[in-house]
Amino acid sequence: MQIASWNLNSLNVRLDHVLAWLEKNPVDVLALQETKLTDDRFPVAALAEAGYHSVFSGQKTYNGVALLSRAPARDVVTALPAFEDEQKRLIAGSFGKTRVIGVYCPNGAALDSPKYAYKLAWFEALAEFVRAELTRHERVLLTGDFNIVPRPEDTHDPDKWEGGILCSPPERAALQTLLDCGLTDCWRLFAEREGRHRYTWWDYRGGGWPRNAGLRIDHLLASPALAASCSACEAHVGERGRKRPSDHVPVVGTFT
DNA sequence: ATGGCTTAGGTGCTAAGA
Repeated sequence: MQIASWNLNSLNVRLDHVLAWLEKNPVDVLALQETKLTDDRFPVAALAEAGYHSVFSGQKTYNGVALLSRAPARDVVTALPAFEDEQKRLIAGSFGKTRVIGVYCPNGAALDSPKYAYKLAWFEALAEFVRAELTRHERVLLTGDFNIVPRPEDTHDPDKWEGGILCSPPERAALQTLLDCGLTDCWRLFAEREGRHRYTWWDYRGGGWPRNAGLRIDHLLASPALAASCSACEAHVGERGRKRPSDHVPVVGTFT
């Protein structure tokens, strides 16, 4: 079974990219983030023609998440319980024996921003939800754009990023809280990557891609039973070099 | 090299991203 995550930065702009990628990479489940469209505009028919079911939770202009899948999703959840939020950032569904939770975690903007406080509160609510899901399901994958860099070596320039937004100790603690629920960062199950293969995002600005000024912020976090069956976890960095790319690339986990 | 892009909404610019 293959499960992937991709922050598209607009599904409307990137629909052709998704269809082309799925044709070459017929994963079982693809979690999407930043679809940036309301549910009435979701391209259900085009994806169905490509052999994929869709469930989604979107809004105008910002955020928006979806799960595309070969088999239809069961027991779909589209919000964090007990967390009032107008922003569409979470969607969960079951596929066979596997529970997939797709997330577009808040960016935080800056350490002194109200958005940073919102980010940390959102992660607390996410951890509560994940704990509950882990009591109900043995095979759980929490995946998406976390907007947190796990370690200094997951940035192209630790001197520039360490301590700042995406790399601050409270954000790292929020990620660690999720791992402490019993989740494993699938990326870390395999050898360190070289060059572009170390990252999942490159800034549009300042030649981020040609300079390989990247970050690893898109993750697959697996429960013990699922992590034990993980045989690969790779970023499809070639997508970043295509015409009119998203700033994030797909990250694919293979589970036996 | 915190931007020098890219997106949506709306039609000239702002907000937001990471």
